[in-house]
Amino acid sequence: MAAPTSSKHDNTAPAAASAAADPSAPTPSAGTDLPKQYRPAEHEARIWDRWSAAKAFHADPARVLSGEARPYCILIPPPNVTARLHLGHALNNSLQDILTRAHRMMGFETLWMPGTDHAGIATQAVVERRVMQEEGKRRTDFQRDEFIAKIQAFKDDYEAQIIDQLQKIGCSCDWERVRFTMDEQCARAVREAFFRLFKDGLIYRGKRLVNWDPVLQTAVADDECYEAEIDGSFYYLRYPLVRKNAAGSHAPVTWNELATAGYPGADQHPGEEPAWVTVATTRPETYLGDVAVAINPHDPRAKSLRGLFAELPLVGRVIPIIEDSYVVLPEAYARTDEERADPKAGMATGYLKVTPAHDPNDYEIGRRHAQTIEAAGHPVLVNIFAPDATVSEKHGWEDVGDASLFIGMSREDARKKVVAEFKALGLLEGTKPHKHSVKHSDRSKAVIEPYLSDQWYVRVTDERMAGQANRALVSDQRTSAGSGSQSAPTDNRLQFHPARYAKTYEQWHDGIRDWCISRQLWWGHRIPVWTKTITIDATNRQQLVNGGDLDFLDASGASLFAWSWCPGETETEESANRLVGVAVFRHVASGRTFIGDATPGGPPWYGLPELDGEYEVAVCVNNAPSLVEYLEEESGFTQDPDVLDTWFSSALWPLSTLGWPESTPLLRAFNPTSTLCTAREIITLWVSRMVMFNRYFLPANFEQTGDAANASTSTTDAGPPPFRDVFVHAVIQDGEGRKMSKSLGNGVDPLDIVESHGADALRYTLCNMTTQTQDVRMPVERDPATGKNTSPKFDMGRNFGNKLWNAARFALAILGSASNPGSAVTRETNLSLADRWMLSRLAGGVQQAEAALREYNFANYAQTLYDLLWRDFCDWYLEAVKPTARTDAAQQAVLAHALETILRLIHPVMPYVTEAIFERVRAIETAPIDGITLGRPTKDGLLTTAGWPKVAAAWHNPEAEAAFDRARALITAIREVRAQHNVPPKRMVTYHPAAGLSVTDAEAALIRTLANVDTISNSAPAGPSVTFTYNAAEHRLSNLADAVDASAERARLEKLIADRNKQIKTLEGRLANPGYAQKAPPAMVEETRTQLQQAIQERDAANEQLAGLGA
RNA sequence: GGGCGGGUAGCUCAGCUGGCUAGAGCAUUCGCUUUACACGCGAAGGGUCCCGGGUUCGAAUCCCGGCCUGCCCACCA
Repeated sequence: MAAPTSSKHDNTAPAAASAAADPSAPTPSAGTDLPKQYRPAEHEARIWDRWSAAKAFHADPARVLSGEARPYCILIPPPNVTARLHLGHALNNSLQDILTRAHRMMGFETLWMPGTDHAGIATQAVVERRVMQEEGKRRTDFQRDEFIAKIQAFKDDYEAQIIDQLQKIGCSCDWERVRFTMDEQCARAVREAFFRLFKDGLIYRGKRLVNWDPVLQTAVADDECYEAEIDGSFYYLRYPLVRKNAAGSHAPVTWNELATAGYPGADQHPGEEPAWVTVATTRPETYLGDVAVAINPHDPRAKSLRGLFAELPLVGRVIPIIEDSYVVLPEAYARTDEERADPKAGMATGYLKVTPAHDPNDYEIGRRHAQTIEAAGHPVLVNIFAPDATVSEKHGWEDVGDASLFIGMSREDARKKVVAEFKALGLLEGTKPHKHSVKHSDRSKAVIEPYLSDQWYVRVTDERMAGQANRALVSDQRTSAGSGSQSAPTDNRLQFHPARYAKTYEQWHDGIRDWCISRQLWWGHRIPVWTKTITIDATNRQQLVNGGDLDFLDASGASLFAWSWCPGETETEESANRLVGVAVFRHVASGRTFIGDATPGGPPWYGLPELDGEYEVAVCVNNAPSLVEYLEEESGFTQDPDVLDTWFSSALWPLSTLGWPESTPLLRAFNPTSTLCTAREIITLWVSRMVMFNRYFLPANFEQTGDAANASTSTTDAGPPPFRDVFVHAVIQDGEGRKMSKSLGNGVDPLDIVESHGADALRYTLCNMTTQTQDVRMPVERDPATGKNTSPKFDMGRNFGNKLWNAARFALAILGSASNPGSAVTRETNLSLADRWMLSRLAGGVQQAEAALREYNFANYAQTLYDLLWRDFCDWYLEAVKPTARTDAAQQAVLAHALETILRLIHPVMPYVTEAIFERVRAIETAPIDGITLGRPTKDGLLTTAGWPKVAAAWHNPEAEAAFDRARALITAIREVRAQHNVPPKRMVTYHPAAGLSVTDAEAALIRTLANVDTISNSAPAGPSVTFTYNAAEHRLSNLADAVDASAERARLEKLIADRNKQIKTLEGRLANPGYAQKAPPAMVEETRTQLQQAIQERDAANEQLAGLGA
């Protein structure tokens, strides 16, 4: 494991021994030799080395499987190897580390699995850009292997940087288990998963419309696109109407005929023959691929057009008029206000050109009307573009006709030319300017072309996928899909925090579409499918049925490769386990196969005995190099050139990192994992898919048996979701609410903060910011000295760490000189009020911290620590015990236990400074305290593996807290008077309690120490004095100064009177309300009366004093 | 178009299963070289809780409407 100081990652090399790592090294006994400031740089690397040497973060599945320890596991969301980590990663990983460290201390066998993601398209694009800049070469100037090697080198570099960053931040991952989504273990899981899905009919190949990037010439996912507003136009194109006659020829249609058929407004076109329909489009060039014109069945014109066709100008294709309710009615025919309000209604003509090969909606319409369209004599899908988005007749367009003049043109040129041609033909009805947003590719910035292309899909619409993903939700987060009065089915096993994100997750599955998993890239997992086109006829059919020349035997004669020409067919368990290859046939000539690929819910069926003609055989191979060799070298098969979508391997992360498909101890011990920490944009892309895959690939009883080998995917009973909790944290923005990004220059490198403030400060500040909202803002400033971005917010974390350091320094100075530990402290021990109060606060603090962590309320956790350490321990407890701590053994025990409890509570968020302090604290010996268990260090004297503090509820002490609060309020009141009168801090004053009020000894001790009072006197002051009001009684201070400053006193009293008057008015108003006394709880009314009485008393007293001053 | 957030002190944020004089950190002002800490200590000032209605004895908190702002998803003839 590498120390954070090293920039190189090496997860196998033993850590260098350092002096500090030796637990037997002499430990300084007191804190007095410590510097006044905690300097992170002096400790972090050294402490990291100690953790490494002790293998403190290494998880042992055996302890879980033997029942010795309960498991706690977090899988890191693997960062992309495209760039160094930013502040968002620092937040994400700090939170994971807090959870990890807390659970490790609580005694769970804790695994935080680290790793990185190959990030397919993103990484390839970054490297392509870099190679272009540095060498002036394109990807295609290299061999595939050559270029992949370049990406690999880039990945190695950034992976090392990322791991270095994570380690310097203090992430307590199991660094001996670093995974990479493309390493051999993950690759094996990918092939296995692909194979099983393929075999089960959940992976299929089909021609589909994808977002095509014509520059990169690859399909890109929706999330790899962005929308940009462009100024375009609506073009209104006329298509002449024709009628087919019996001979198969066609003839123009006249307006007269339409009028006769009842077409409204047909008489508006005298002499304008032949009749036409007008379509509106923003993309006139796609008319070349039109296969129908659609009209809404409720359009009054529809009826009279039945049986008619339109003829595409130049192309000459005769296309049917079809009726589909998808078409928006034009304003004139809208039936309801809602329809009229549709913005499209204003633009629409009521006729929609249908271009299934180039528009996703038209694709769906084409599916619905495939029969009608094909009956008209042409395929449903007419693809008019080459992969570079130039007009081409070579990719699925045959009836070019007179449209050959467009061939070879770019989309943009073709658009102009089409418009010009329509105009020349008198068929351009008009144009209207139109602003609309257009999809662009993130990577190349090119306009996305919906493009017909061969792609691999996962049938996530299957109940076994999306259905089981939703079913995993806990019942109170499951809302949709409950049919009738039935609530939605649920397995009660997956919970989102905050709960609202369950809705995002659920709705995503409700509207999910099949997942396109192929990418035309080089960087990624190759699709494990080998294809070859063969002709099947009567001669070889029987051979194939018998296994034919594809039947492959291993050396022992056992069949390694079995046909499964019916994917989804149930095999026996035995044959399924032996299966290393599965083949699917696709009829090359049949266009219908591509569009209507399956009966709903079922896999495509190809009855082998009926096969006849040219087929593409696709063989999916599962981890069988010998079969690959056979296919490639003896049978002439070639591997699919595409790679898988990055998210395919990410979706397997909970499986692959733990060793699946092997039934490893790690998998059995830690899957399902405990918590997934992530950002919300990834709920659909990643969380959903991990759940689907984990549930699909692990057997239903996995949680009980922990046995992945018995996985049976033929059942609808699903395995466990891969985690119990999904915590979705806020996104960090800059001070203006913008995303942090390189291009905006508002990014902050976490290591810059580690350098300037220390890792603990970074972590604490981020933790403190993590509320339950969606976004948090981090104002960014450029440090003029270093030129690096930073934020003043991190000072808070640094200050907090420093406070802890100094509190410990002080406590150690006291405790280090103690000699007699004394006997155990119990509830019978005579403790000071401050001690009893502190123990009570500790009991409460532990409880609050645990609750905050349990609820993933990180800001509350940080705030609890802050208040406990700074407000309670430092401001009040340490100040209170200063006079007595050196001599009171029981108090020393409380002091030591308080410090150590707080240290342990803070350790998960500030691991370095707490560990550094612990090096000294652990040497302190005091009496034990009954009911406080700190747990002893278990590994090399490290805090990081030491126990989580337990403070018995018996130490919770409301009376002590109330008494302490009273004293504290009085002290604050005295301090206020002192400040008002500019009494020097060191000056000891005399306090005269209000008449009839007795101060307990315990309170008196606190007042003396904390308010610099030397005498508490029940007699009237002899010299000059001031009166102050506290708790509705008048108290006096004397000895403030030689003379009392009357003007300060007057100012103070005037303000007090004003405040009280305001308060009196409010309270009187409340009581004057007749409903209040009647309806509010009596105790509350009583309280209000008391408050009013007190306020009046205090005001009157102040008035009196003011009058006295005036004299 | 559907969904989800946010709008509270100059800034960043708590509080919002209704009821303490609406809080914290930073910033500001005043006073402190108090022997743990000036990355500190003590004190102070600072708020139409976005706007308008409603429910209620009582609203920052609940309901309705509006304005501003951010994110996710879908769609775009």
